[in-house]
Amino acid sequence: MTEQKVEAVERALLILEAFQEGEEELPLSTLALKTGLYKSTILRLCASLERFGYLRRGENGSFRLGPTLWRLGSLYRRSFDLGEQIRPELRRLVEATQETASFYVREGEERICLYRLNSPRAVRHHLDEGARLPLHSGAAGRVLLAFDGAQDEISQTIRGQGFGITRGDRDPEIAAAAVPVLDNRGRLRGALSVSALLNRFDSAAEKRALDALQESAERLRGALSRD
Amino acid sequence: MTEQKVEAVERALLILEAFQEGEEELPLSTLALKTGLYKSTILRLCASLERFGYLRRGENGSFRLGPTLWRLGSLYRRSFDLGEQIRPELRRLVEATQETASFYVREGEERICLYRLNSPRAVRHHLDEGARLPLHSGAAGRVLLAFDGAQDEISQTIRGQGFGITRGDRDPEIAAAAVPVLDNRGRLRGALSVSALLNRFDSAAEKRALDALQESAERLRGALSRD
DNA sequence: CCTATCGTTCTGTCAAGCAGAACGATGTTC
DNA sequence: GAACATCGTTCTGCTTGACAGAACGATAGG
Repeated sequence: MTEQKVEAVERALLILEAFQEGEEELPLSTLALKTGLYKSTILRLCASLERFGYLRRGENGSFRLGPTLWRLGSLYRRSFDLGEQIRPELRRLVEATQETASFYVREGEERICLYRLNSPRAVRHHLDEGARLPLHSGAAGRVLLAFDGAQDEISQTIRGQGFGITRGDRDPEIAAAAVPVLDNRGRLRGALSVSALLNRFDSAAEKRALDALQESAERLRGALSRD
Repeated sequence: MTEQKVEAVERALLILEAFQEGEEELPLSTLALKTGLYKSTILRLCASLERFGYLRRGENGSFRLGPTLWRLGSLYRRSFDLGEQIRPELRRLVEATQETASFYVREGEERICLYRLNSPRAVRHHLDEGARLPLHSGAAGRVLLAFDGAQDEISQTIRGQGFGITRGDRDPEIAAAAVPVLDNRGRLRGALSVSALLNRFDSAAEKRALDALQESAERLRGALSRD
């Protein structure tokens, strides 16, 4: 069938898409510029978005994202039923490796960063929770593919060794190691990864990362159950 | 002026409102029941929501919340520009008190829980990030009001003593202590709180919570700057 | 004072969106 | 195995929701 849609809804969502990192507030005219919508259209759409808490309007007329997004976003993350053990494991990983640690889940052909703890070092691979990244690149992406049934040669290798390591795959300056997180029934729940600048990821660092990752995944396996 | 709205947009947002804790997936017929919308209407609206990543559709036709909510929700939280110091302070608070620690911000006449770390105890005041709570009750709500300009007598008392304590205010079985978090310019950025079951919040526990809260707020004051 | 730009209001036009029936598929009960 | 119930899907006539975009008042800048 022909792809259905509701134009007005997509216009409203276009407005929400206009907000990006570092742009906390957007005035009406900037929204018009970014979305290509008429100001009168934006005002109508924003009235509805505001009523449901997706936007807030300041006294100066500027718009910013509203708390409903945080509420539903948190609900989304909790829908993965991961309990409260992920973050302590990320902390252990950061302590063991001094690098950034993250947890991803697969969503279609993307991976979503649900949890992350950045390295305390000033020069680091910075990453934000909420980030959407490709599945077919980066250690975590490849691990998610491999443990979710992919049959290509790389996936078979990753499954065989139980982890993935990439250097300069998704980002030319970043190296990463990742392991799958399975629950007590052996089902894939996500991927843990440690990422670092390439020049810091020598073989000793690699071993340290893998050891820590595997220990964390093992503990998580015990903690994650689905009745 | 008359309140503007876009009906189709509000219908779409109604669909997103249908999702609640513990209901990861909702089939079409349940959405129809919960929203009062016709199934054909829901399918059209959901096609647009899905296209923008607000919903995912499983192979069995059931809907669940999508990753865009997590991405925008994370963006919303980061728009408060709180850096990465909140969570370590929450951890310190939980370690010092063995109770649940949270951080709230004010949004209009509500407070939003941006960060929380639940107590490790089995019997505890459980709370989820993303929760929206009233401003006029609970220690954290009263502290936010007091340090954001409220002139009533309770607010003046709280400002004078620099913290708020409630027992059985919002929830009859819960006690809470809260302090304001100000930045290095003295502006209110949020409220830190510790909450516990009433019967565990004797005067020794109260003192322990307040001491830990004030230390955390002091460290956060040094860490939060806004140029 | 003039000009530019912002946000706000208004309304005629038209096609977007809805209601809701009909249908096929699947599951349940007897 | 048949009948029934419930699910999700498709289709279309009709109504009104939503838009485009002009006009306006307020504010800022030169």
